[in-house]
Amino acid sequence: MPDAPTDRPERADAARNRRAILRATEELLARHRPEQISMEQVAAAAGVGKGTVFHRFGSRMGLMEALMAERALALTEAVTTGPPPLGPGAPPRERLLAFLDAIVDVVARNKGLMAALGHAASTAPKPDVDPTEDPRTAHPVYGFWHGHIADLLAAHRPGLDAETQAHLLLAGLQSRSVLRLLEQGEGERVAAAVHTLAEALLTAP
Amino acid sequence: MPDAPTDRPERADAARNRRAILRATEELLARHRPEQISMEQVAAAAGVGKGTVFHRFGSRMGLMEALMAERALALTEAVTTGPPPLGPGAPPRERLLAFLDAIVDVVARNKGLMAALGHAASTAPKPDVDPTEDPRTAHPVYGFWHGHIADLLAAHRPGLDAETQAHLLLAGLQSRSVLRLLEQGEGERVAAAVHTLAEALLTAP
DNA sequence: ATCAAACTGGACCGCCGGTCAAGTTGACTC
DNA sequence: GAGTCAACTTGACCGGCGGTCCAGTTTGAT
Repeated sequence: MPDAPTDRPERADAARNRRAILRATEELLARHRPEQISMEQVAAAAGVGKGTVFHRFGSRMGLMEALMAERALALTEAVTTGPPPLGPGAPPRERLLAFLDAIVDVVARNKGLMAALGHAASTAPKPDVDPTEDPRTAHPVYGFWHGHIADLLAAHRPGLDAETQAHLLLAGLQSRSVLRLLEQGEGERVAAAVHTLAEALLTAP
Repeated sequence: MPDAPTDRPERADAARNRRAILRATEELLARHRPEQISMEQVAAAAGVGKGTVFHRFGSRMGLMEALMAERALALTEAVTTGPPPLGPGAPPRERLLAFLDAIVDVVARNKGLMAALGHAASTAPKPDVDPTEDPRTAHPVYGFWHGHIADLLAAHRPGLDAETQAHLLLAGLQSRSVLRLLEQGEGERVAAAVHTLAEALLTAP
């Protein structure tokens, strides 16, 4: 629905600024360590005021999430509507292995962003609202990945605690150590290890 | 070497304050979310000046590491000099499973601290010094755990990329999602899942 | 009693995430 | 083209934090 005249899509300058901010964030992320990128820097690099950044993305966390969602979009589409083995149609085992490979790939190409995301849960502006917050609300991309893995695991081996196993498999990609391996160009090694681990889980009793 | 008269062990008041600071940190960690505990609060709760905290521990990260090392000491000793299956003597497979159980236990009893540790790599005071920093230097407790797991894995299944697999197995314990499971009292579930995963890895091709 | 080194504490610095009120601009109507 | 108004932009501002610094205090050996 590109042209819906009634429901206020987005003003032209707003869209331009949103893109500029995301681009600037990408660029900073590529050049500097994520924890030393400030929102002021992002704003300056994008050529907008700091207030604009917060107006558009709400918080540091929101900005990182938006960027991550953009980066993960292709994978999301490949999984939901693309051809096998990633998309629907292939047997769960092959879909899972292909999906894990794809995730390692996305993460490897966005290590800085992953690190920044893991680092963005600071200085909570929320007054309270925190009875161990909802797993699905936090970080939509993670929610989608986790749900997909859990579904495939459950389909292939019903006896498993698929939810927890999915968390364990995904955990590697948030871990500092593994992110560091990826930074050192050991992406293939990590992919192979994840592969081995998943296959073991799918095969063994 | 508890009494070495020549090498300046530690002054009495310094030792007293160090303990007070660690105690205060524990207490704050137990009552508040880790990301909203400031060093000033720690100092105030310990009844010392902020300067003292930084003098003793160098930085937020150093404080958290020291506390973690203290909490992990019992496990370290059990592994190096205790009775099987944790200590030396049992076959690698049993040692590994016992060790993983023990780690989940330690982590479950120190979730706040784990979260704080993961969160402490901010505002790096280092001027530069950062060609993808040394894996072993960062967080001694992690280094020990990782090394032990890798050794046991390698002993039981020489074909494996034990280093990477050890990182993947440990990653779960730094992940927000799994930490949240532990907070919700699902410790047994996590332990069982880790167990299953490790057994699969040890058993399968 | 003396003294140097170790230790202490809190004022101070620079910076950061986030807010807000006032001004600006784009889109739509007539 | 003029008018209208809500969406949007902005940067000064706020509270607070991590970390530094050094004048003053304490310790323990001599």
